[in-house]
Amino acid sequence: MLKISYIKKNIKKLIIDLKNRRFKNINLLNILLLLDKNNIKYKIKLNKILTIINNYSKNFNKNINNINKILKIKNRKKYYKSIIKNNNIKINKILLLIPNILDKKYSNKINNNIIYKYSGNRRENKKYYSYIELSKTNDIFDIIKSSEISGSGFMIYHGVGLRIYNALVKYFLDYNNKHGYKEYIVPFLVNKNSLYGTGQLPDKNNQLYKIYNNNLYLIPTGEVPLINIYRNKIFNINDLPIKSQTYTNCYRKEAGSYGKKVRGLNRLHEFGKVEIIEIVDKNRSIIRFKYMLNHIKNLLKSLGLIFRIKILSSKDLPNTSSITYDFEVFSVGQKIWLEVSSLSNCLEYQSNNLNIKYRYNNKIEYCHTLNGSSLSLPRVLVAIIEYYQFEKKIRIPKVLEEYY
RNA sequence: GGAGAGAUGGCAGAGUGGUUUAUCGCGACGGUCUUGAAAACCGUUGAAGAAUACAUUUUCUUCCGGGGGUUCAAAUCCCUCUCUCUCCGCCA
Repeated sequence: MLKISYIKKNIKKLIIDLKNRRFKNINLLNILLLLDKNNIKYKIKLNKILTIINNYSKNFNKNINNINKILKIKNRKKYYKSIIKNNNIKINKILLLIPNILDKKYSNKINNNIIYKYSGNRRENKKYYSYIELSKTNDIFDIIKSSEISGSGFMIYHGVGLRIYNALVKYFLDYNNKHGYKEYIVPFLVNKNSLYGTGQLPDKNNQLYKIYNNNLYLIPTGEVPLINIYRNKIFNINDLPIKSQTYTNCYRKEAGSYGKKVRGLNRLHEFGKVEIIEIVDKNRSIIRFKYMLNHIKNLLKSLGLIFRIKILSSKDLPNTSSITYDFEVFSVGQKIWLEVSSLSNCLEYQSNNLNIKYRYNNKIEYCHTLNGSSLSLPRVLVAIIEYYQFEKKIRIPKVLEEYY
């Protein structure tokens, strides 16, 4: 979340940003400022009372006679404290709902502009079958059995499909590792605090699976545990950027999704994803963001697939993000674009919650956090199966051969 | 699941109701010495909020795992929650 002090300083920009995001309750800002003003008023009153009590205690032996006066004051202390506490609860609730400020690119209107397009490395001009069609003659997956076991939105992989899937995981991890992203295996179940920390709560509450008997949630993305590793950490600026990656399953309810485009492998409740994150100092966050953009772009290029990069319009941005690029591969069999990565710069929004800081010239600043997929598995699998098909058989990209 | 111990600043670690304004140490920063560095010696040392003043001052308050309570006064006593460690039990 944003800090209240930050909001007060940047209130004009924030109002414009919220309008660009089509944020419904801009009035919340007024309530917030009012609560804060009120709170400061009572904090001053409380401070005065505490000073009196402290002074009295210091000279306790000298003035035993005035004790009744102090006892009266103590009641007011309790009263002010409760007001301040209630205000703080209200303020925090509102702060959690206020989205991040926008990158300056959004000062002009942006409507999901495509900023880059790659047309793939093959030109064979033939009929492309969809991955579902191909699965009839190839050993790829079993959606009938998986829905018997778990319902729709789950998948069983086997045969060629499984081998490509595994090869992709290893290739992605290797590729990221070669570029300095340290790999972690992290928990797939996390507590509430972690989700508030990275901003999935309260915003995405209805998309999360909750384990009710012990208050844990299935992670919607590896970003959650991966960034939470660095909670309450103060880095030396020379140790930044921190670069990490993790391969996890991701769990999403996908409430409200329906139709042909979201069937089968296109949209699952449970899917594998390799996630990369960087924790950086604020002066390098733009540069690191560009680096990650290129990193993912080159990874997709190496697979030879048709893909494009979009800058998300301000009204589609996640609350935590100040700027987001989506990477979409083209499914040549279905003739649709599939999102396989989403790269965001969260600035201080997450590190405010998680208390991730760095030391620089004896000053302590909040880090910026960046995250992106590198990459999401089922959709890349679809794109590869369809794009590399040859007479209803499946081939694989060259880069995957050593992993296959 | 049973029993016990614990959580203190960047790290380490004292402190069981009142000079605690949180000791000492390490680290970090500054200085002296030096051609430079090291060593040695000297000094400084966290976070948040507010008032006041403004080329940057003075003052107040809060923070010892989280929350609540007792007291004129709480790191210290009480309640509660979370987490960690040790032993036992159970089980991959």
